[in-house]
Amino acid sequence: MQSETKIRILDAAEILLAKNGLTATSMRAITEAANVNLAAINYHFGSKEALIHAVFARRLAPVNERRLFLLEQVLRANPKRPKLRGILRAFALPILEAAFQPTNENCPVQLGALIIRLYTEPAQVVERSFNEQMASTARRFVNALHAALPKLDNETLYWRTHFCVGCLVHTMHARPILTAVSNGTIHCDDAEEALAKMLPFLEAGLTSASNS
Amino acid sequence: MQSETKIRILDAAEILLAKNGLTATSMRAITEAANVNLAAINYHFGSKEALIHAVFARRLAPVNERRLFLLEQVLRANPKRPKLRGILRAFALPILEAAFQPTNENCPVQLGALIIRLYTEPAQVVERSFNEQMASTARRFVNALHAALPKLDNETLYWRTHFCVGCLVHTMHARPILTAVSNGTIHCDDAEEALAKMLPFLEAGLTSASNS
DNA sequence: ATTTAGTTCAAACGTATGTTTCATACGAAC
DNA sequence: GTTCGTATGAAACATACGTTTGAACTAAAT
Repeated sequence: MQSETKIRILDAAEILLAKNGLTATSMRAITEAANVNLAAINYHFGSKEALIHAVFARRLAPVNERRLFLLEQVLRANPKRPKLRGILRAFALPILEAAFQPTNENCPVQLGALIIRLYTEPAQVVERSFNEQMASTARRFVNALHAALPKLDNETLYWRTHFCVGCLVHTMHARPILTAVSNGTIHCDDAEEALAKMLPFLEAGLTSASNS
Repeated sequence: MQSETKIRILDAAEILLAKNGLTATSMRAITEAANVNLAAINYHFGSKEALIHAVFARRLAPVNERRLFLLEQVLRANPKRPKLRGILRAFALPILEAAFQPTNENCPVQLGALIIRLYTEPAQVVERSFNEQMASTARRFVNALHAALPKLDNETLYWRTHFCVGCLVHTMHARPILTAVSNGTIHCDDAEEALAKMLPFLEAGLTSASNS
């Protein structure tokens, strides 16, 4: 069973790691925010790096489980030619919901700001987390997209998948910028709303003629 | 006139800042890589933060100048209804070229890894850099897109602009991931090639029906 | 009541950080 | 040749870092 101290550390850590970055967040800041002793991180997790790994795993594992569950439903409905919209939805919805979940004691952080650390922090710190949590899921979705878009050559497919991930990641972590650029008119805080804006954009991009 | 020491510091700093992040890069690491004395950064720039600001300004100022120059050409050609493709090209090409410029002594860093720091590092460190270098340029382009896509409501326009920025930023800084996910088949190292893949995707996304 | 395993605590460890100091070296101007 | 503003150098400043230690505490088991 998870001790309460362990959970308090994870909760405090993910907020600070998301807000300030991995290297800029000190163990003293985490333990003070969690109201636990400084030594508790090393006692319960072994090291700062192991704590970071645990923070990512706790949030990303259920997201990717749900992604693959939804993907399987889409594939089962149309095994030969799965529906593009369904694949995109299966990929985006779980992580958007997790990212936009309102702050509370069970999910005290906006996930987007945490995810982006996987792409930007010094490789060695997050490589293990990224490979364990993201790589295999990504491959499954690329295969599904290939089945849904059989006319697309592999190279273009990879490029466009990459663009889709870019839209998704940027939307999750850079929402304040969307608000700022729109002069405060847009406050994005609902996963379904973001999805409704995103899916037509991605689907049109994926299906457009590749040489236009 | 820029002293040679100052330039050596800027060159070394941007490589390390891009690779390891802002807070994880120490002044000792920078000055050792630049072969200058530790005190040189504080002497020439005043502080580590001022150096970071100078690093961003040196690379982003010319990029945004060129963006606005290209945009003006596009607007002058069709003032009432500027061409969408031209606007997107004016926005993406200068920064992609800068990002994909091969390593040499004049541009020793891949810009993409540096840019992403503007979006991810603790706000207070980069806020000034972001506002000075990016905000006004972004507004000019949103206005141009509005002229090119008059049927699009403001909210959808802002969302889709946001998606475009996401594609662009992610493509610049996460190229290794594109290579990895494609099992090494794609090595993206040419701005025109990336642009050729990206523009149809973005244009189709921007012009798609907003309620499909 | 005593033992025991698990947990928390204050304090210290050694190292690294950004910054400052002050002496020295360099070149051009007079 | 001396002076003077600029630049560099080695060393120290105070602070912060991740980690380790060993004693104190807790609560269930004997």
